[in-house]
Amino acid sequence: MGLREAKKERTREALIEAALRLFEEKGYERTTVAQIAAAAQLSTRTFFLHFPAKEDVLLADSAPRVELGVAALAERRPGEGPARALLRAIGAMVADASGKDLPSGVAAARTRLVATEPAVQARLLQRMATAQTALAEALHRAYPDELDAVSAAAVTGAAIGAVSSAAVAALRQGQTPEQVRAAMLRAPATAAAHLTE
Amino acid sequence: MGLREAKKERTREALIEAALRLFEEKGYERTTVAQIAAAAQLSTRTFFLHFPAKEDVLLADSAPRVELGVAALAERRPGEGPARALLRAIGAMVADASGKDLPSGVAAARTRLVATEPAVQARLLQRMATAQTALAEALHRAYPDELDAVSAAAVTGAAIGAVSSAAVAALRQGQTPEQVRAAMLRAPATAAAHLTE
DNA sequence: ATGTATTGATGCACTCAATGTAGCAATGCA
DNA sequence: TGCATTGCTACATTGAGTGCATCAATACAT
Repeated sequence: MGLREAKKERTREALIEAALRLFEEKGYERTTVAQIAAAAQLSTRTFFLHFPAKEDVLLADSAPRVELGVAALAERRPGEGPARALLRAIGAMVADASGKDLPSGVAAARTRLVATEPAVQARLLQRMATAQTALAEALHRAYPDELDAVSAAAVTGAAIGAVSSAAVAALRQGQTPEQVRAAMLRAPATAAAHLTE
Repeated sequence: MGLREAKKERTREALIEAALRLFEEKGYERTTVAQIAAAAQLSTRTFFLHFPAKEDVLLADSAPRVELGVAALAERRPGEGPARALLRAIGAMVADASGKDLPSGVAAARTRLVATEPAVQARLLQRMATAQTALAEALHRAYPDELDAVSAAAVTGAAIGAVSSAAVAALRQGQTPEQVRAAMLRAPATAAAHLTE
């Protein structure tokens, strides 16, 4: 990596760090982008050079995760049905998400902010929606004979809906990250069992 | 209804109508709130007296729909399991949604805008998320012995995820409203069947 | 009917997120 | 060393959204 990219990466991380610190101190709404930039010794304009919107400073690393899932679906294994493939893809994404241990309470702080701030929540939901349609299309491509486009969407929506909804519920109950992860992995089976009865 | 409320309702509808017309003419982004208010012969400030944000002028009537679903769940029928109850609730909400025939292409225009404009989409997703947790909690309350909170969330998330995802997919394929409705009602069963296999 | 309290609409001033543009300076590369 | 790239900056501007004081019409009580 050249010196240029390295510097760019450093300013990006300086912005993220400053933002998280200020959000903790004064709350999300009460922190302005100008203040974040100033705390990182940068101009306001620079912030928007790195992030399309204020919310995105909190959702910095979700794009690559989606490609991981799509890739997992593309690599269709012999004898593996669509459901198993989808669950494997979701499992890979969940593992990737819980794999990166951020320093101390950063992850917790981020979770709290996502849960609390409507603007951040909205942006995350939007990203999940596009990710979901990408996964559904990948699933349809991998199993064109077994699943038409609408069915693929239904299955994908159900699986992801179960997982994310279970995650939120588990988090609300104050469960540990490990318990939350377990609940997410259990969710599709639980949901399917009840829905077919 | 008093004269006061009637007038308020009329200005509200004038705003909605003006907004939809302008959005059609010039596009969502290129229409400002000031222009909407002016077209309805009202002040900009008045717009925000009726809608918390620009997007909400397009999502004017979704709150009551949720209460419909929650009510359907509260009214627990003897011998009816949680899955059936949930599907009944969703069915009621879908029926209510497709029941109100808005004049001519208004519904279509709204669907198109929701599908196209990220800001509107984000707000809708946010509303659906809160609706979903409300439904999950109602389901948990109705069946406290069969479903713990996390399982209730998983089932609800799966069902709603399947329905909405199928709806989006069907709409993308240019299916007729009737076909879309059918796809939505089929979705949970389809998803469950594949996920349990 | 008259006085009083609500309340919907307005104007004004303001904050803040976000964008366009042009310029500067450090880096990469020939 | 010279040239192109590009990350950062300053400045100006738009548009969403809020707080506040005010006006006028409606509701309501006596």
